[in-house]
Amino acid sequence: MKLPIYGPRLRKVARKHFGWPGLRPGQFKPMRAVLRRRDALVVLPTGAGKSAIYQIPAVLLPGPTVVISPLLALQQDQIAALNERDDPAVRAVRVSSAETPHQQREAIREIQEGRAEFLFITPEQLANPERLAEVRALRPGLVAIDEAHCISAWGHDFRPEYLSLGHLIKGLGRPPVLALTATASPPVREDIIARLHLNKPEIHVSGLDRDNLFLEVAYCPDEDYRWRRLTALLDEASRPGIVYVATRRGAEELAERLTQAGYSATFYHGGMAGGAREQAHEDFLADKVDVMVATSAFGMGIDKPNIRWVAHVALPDSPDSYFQEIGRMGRDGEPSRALLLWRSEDEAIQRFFTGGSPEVAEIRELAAALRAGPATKTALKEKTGLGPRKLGQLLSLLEQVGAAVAGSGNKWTVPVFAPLPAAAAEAALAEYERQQVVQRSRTDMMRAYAQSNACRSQTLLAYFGEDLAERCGHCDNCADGVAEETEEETGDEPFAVHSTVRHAEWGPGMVMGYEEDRMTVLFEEVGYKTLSVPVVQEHALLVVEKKKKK
DNA sequence: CGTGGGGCCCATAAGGGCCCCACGGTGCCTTATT
Repeated sequence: MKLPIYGPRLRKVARKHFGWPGLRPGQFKPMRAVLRRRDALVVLPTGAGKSAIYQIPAVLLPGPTVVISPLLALQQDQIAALNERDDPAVRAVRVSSAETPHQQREAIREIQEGRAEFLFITPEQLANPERLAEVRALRPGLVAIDEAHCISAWGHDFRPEYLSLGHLIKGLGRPPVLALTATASPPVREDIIARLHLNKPEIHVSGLDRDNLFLEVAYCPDEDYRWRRLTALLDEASRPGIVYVATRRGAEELAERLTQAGYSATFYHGGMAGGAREQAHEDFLADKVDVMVATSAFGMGIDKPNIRWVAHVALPDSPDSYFQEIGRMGRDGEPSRALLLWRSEDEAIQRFFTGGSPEVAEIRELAAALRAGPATKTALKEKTGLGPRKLGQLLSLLEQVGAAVAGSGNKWTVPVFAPLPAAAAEAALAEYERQQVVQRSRTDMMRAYAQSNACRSQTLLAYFGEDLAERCGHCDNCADGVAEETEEETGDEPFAVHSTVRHAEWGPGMVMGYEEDRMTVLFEEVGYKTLSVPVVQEHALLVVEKKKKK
């Protein structure tokens, strides 16, 4: 039997159609999975050539490639990069609200006639049944989900269409699916796989430990101290860099203060008018400004190789977000610094953001309204008086507890064995609260990272389910020798890292790591918990769990 | 949950202290109006 040889073909396409001399580490295996028409999930940090993983195989596979990507600005950049080649084999088009109906028709026609290979689109577009049918008719050979962590980060409330991607891809005729992201902790991976309905996906994780990044944390008792630490960094480090803050106003005020103090700074957040926002982004990319003060709006798809440091004047909501944000620096491989300047007060705003619960009554009313027969979101909105975002959120919760299902013609119905409205509302609320608890536990893990005396890279990578055998040597705790002492203090490890255990109250969970006499366990129902190893042993709190049944 | 701004109090006047309240992230999309 002749085995297909993929390497030479992939390298040839890389050279001929993209002008790349060869493949980079971490690219080959997932590309091979795509060519074998396997579903795959790829976790590869920024700058390691994630896009190439779908772009190169796409040229070899029959049919166009649908690229699902979250931000129009990001799509724009990616399309421009592809079209620079002026090669129909890699030409990209887009269908979005930024195109006129005429432009949209033309884009579809280009794909139909083989004049373009890549169709960039948002989940929201695909949620429109007419659009879905139109794209299905193109007979795509591959679906690539860029920034796949958005499914988990945004799908549950902010952009609910992300949660429907599994159904939508089925509606496209279910070609192979490739999900790509720079970060995904184990529960996020599970979420992506479940939501996209990936079929026995190959999972490729690589390059999480980036040794040109120096990780430091400083606890700041007050704002004054924090300001001094920040300006000290600005004075020492080369430019440019990013300062992350928690609020829009905070971004504007800090940029102003830095400017007053003589630094070249500007700000960026989601509340700015389109033009100003674009301008700030461009100025930073073109090195016209040294310091970008921004909320989490700034970052995805920032393709700038020479970012020398990332400072947080805030506590990020999770290690997931933190890793994303610091991952944007040092793409050129040069030394870069991540400095987390945090105060315990910073946690308040994160708690606020993950606060608030829907009312049982409104969920019940929605569940009851669904029983009146298939209805579109618009019809449900009128019937229940819920706002569009709230409606999307509640529908997705009801879907998750089996009390709602998206049917044909964009209409929602009740599945055959659905619980009654009262029970459905209770279950939906419980599901919502479970998600909140898990999210809060992520913030707990972020604080644990900030307070850790162990090697920062080991701590962070353990969170992502990766085992770093040696201390990294590129973090503050390694540099001051604290990490070494901490490692010595770590005694018994009664359960293997990554083994599954069970707690009487919290159910099954996975051991993520040990530090000093504490252990971190990720529970399916309650998220991350830090437990004292002596207490666990003394009271036999955890038992080894048999293989998970699915 | 914490911060910051507005308003009030006191009463040598000015500014310090106090309470109360609003506010706080991430982006698609559509539609009406200039």
